[in-house]
Amino acid sequence: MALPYPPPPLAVPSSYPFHFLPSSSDPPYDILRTHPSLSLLSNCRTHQSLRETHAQMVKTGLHNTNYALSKLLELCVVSPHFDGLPYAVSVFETIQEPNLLIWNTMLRGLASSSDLVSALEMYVRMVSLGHVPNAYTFPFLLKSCAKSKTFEEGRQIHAQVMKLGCEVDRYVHTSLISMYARNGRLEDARKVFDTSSQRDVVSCTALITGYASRGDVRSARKMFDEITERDVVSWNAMITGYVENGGYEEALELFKEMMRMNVRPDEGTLVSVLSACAQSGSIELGREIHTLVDDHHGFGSSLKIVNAFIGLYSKCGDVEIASGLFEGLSCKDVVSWNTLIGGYTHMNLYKEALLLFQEMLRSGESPNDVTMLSVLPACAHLGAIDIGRWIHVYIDKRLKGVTNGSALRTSLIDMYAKCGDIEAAHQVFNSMMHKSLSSWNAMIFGFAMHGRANAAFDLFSRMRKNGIEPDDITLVGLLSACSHSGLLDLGRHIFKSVTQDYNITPKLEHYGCMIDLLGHAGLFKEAEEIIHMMPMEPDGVIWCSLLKACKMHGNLELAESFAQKLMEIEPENSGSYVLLSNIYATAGRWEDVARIREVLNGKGMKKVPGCSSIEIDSVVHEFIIGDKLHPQSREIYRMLEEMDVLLEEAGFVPDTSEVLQEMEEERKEGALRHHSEKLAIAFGLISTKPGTKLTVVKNLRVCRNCHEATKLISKIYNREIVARDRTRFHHFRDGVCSCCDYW
DNA sequence: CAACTTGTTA
Repeated sequence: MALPYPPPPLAVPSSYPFHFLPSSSDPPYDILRTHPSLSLLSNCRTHQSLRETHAQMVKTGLHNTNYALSKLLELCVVSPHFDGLPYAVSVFETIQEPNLLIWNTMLRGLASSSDLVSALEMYVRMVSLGHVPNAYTFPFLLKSCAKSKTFEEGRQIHAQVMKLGCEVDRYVHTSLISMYARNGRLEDARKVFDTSSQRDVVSCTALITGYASRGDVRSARKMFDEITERDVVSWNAMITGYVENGGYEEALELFKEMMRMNVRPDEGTLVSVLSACAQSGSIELGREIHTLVDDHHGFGSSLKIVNAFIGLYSKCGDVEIASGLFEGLSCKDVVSWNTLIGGYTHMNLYKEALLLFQEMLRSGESPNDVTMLSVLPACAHLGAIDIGRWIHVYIDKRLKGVTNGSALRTSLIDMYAKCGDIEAAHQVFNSMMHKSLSSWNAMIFGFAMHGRANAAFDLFSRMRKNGIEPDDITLVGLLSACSHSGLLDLGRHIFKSVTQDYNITPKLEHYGCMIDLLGHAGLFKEAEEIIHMMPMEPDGVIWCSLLKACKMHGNLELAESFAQKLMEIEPENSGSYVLLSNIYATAGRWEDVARIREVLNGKGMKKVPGCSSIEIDSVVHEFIIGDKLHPQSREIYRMLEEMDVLLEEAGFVPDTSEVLQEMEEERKEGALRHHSEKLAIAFGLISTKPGTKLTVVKNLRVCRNCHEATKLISKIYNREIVARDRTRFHHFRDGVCSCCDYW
């Protein structure tokens, strides 16, 4: 997976090759309107044909008329066939005296590109050149504000609207409502709504959307019921409103009611309903709609609907069909790419997601904020920090001022933290102007994961000083910080304050952290008291953490009962069997080990293989235990031998008790030596310059043995080694680990 | 010219 790094220089919009004479006044309108070159414009479906038609215009002198130019720009800006905005901008910059229509057209283009800063700059430029905005100007500008969720700018635009008396315009009025509604300012939206006696469907629909996105489905429904003449879009808005709030049943019910009332569904309806199916897992209804669409409505060629189907199948587990639909598209748009990438991420197919992302870049499609929001979690899971850094640079350069700036940065924090670079995560966090609660949470979790409980708590007090109320997730973050660092008393204190100080009902995760802390400390009684006290059933994670605690404290009896529970809840999870068998092995009870192994084999369950990966030069290399598949396998094993010699010289004695099977000591050592993380480290050592930090990601937890070995390796080779296991990070440096052997 | 489709943190 090689990405150009550092990212290629940004492509400057191709500069326009012609010189323009200052445009005086346009020739008579009738001549222009019927000019053959202009009728060619509407047939342009590609960038190339657009350029050709533009050349024609230059030949015939049309390029010196504002009328023809406005038509050209309009086409660039609204064409669904290609992204003509960069071309529009470069043409625009050459126009000597753009008229209001041209300014408005540019604003129209920028409004749909979700680049608020450019739109505002364009508006300021226009006004400072003495142009007076009209009723066509504001809807575009307000749409920009609505899309980028910037209420302050929106309010200033509102003031301008009032100054010019434009608020009586129907379109401006609706745009204002929509802007406030989309910013979550429903009271302001409602105020604007009430200033007019005209209750047109469009305004009502804007309010429905606003109420719904705030989670107030009841007000949305009330609004919906008040509309006397519903059109398709208002039905769609209500359906979408239900979908957004998890009311899939209601959404599908409303869809059926709509069909009964003979309202013909349009593209938007199907997209909303399919999204409801995708998110609720109603693959059956989705398939029905698929048949319906294919048979009657002739929507088969609609890109939006095909995209919706890709979303449906990829989220409901039929990735094959989804990618088939995707491949079958002759013309993919950015949403098609995003949907499938998001589907892969949703199905935990992270490698596929990254590969598709790279294919997207090669295809020339420009990723947007949504793309990055789907790709970054994949990087985070795989530890693909080079790609993550590339994306970071891309965001800073290309996605400046974009709608989801805060969400993007939060996702970056998470990516850096999970890829082992907690400093980079912290830097992103500190650079954020508007920190959302999610960004604070992501940072707290990052510190917790890295065993830096102090930093997590410092951050929490900083957050409180900033007047931000923590939510349930914040407190899970703090508790997990305690549990990763073994801070039992602090954990108890926080756990109490969840209900007492913050008035939050503890969820399973809060109990889980507390139980983990108690188990770790060997306080099994107290842990079991919590289990009895909590209002819900413990999940597999809780039993598993108790089982691990039993292993630490050598409590065989309890281990058996916890393992029993775990097997009841998650009979498919081979991990519980392996863990229990390891506990028996530690106690030397080999008959029990053999018995467990038989059960495992009998059920046809496979042990989840330990898998470690390391990213070298933007390529993620994966290793499984004893794996010889890597092209440089021979060098890797030679390195392993060298490492073992040096380890032995340093006095390292492998602890062989954790191996699943009972076998001769020598073979056991062999199996341990080839644990996947060691292969990854060996590969890292031979593939990087001396002194380079190595970062390894493992799907399971590190075993004691590898942990000890890695500590020594960091000293022997003078390398900082960062290892992420299933739950947390270990920073090995100079023979010690940041976890202080507590994990 | 406005209202309805892709998405992030635990």
